[in-house]
Amino acid sequence: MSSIEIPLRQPFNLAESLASGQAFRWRRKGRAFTGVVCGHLLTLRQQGDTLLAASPDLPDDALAALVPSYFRLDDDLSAIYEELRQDPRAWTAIQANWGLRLLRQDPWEALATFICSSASNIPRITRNVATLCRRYGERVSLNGTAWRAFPSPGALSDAGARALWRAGLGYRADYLADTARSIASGEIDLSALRQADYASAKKELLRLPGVGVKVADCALLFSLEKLNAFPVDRWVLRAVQDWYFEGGHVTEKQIHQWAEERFGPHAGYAQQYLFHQRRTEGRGATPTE
DNA sequence: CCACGGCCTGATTC
DNA sequence: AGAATCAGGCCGT
Repeated sequence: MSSIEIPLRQPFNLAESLASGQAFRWRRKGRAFTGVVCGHLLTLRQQGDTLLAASPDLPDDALAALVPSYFRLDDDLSAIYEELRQDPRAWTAIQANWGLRLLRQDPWEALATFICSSASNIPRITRNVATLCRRYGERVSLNGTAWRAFPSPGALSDAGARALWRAGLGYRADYLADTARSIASGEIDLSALRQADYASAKKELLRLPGVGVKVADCALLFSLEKLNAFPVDRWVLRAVQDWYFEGGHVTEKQIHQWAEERFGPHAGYAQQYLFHQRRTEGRGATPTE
């Protein structure tokens, strides 16, 4: 068991970041959060400008590398705030959710969970993912509660579509099983997409069943280093319509074009703040309708 | 390129 | 109460 203290020199809000709909496996007990990151059990707690991290199986140095990477502490969030500040709506959302970080997740876990997310809701997604881990994930810790890692592509591929269906995934079971098989067979190398540019990485992901534009953008933003990705889900669609287009009709394609021009290389951060703002405060700033 | 309907499921609404 | 509706979409037409 190792534990470390990480000094926080930038805006950082642990609870906001872990509950912002990017990851679905964190469990809160008081002020502490426990979850599994890249196969390692972690417990985290924020005390002001210090992040306390503990892990039963990682040495100190590995823990000191993993946690800052997961929370993207290498991103200069203050500088990104300054960029986005010129947009009043984005700035409002930032102020209301100060310290919310994008997470750097495992690519397979991010892709798989967002395949599970389609036309679903957070409680159900959380439950589905928990079931998958319980049934097909490798045991992570020996003491106390039996935590499980997110199942590998091979494990879900071997399980098969019928079993995933019985795990409660509904029609997403076929998509997930087929995509797991493609990844397990090496047909597509997710890690390699980290180095690829946004357009070609997205094109690769779109070949996979169950992966459309929105799911691909989530995987690109939350795990594949594409901070310009701007996932458009129902919440973001409504937020952009109401806050930037006076409630008028806008297609998803138009939004992507618009986001690129308006927010540039860090559009993904803008998206995350607008998304979270919309979810937590409703339409808020729109008086009419 | 855009619009539309179907799709597992479960919670909420009318 | 039982039928719509909606939920962090994708896919085929």
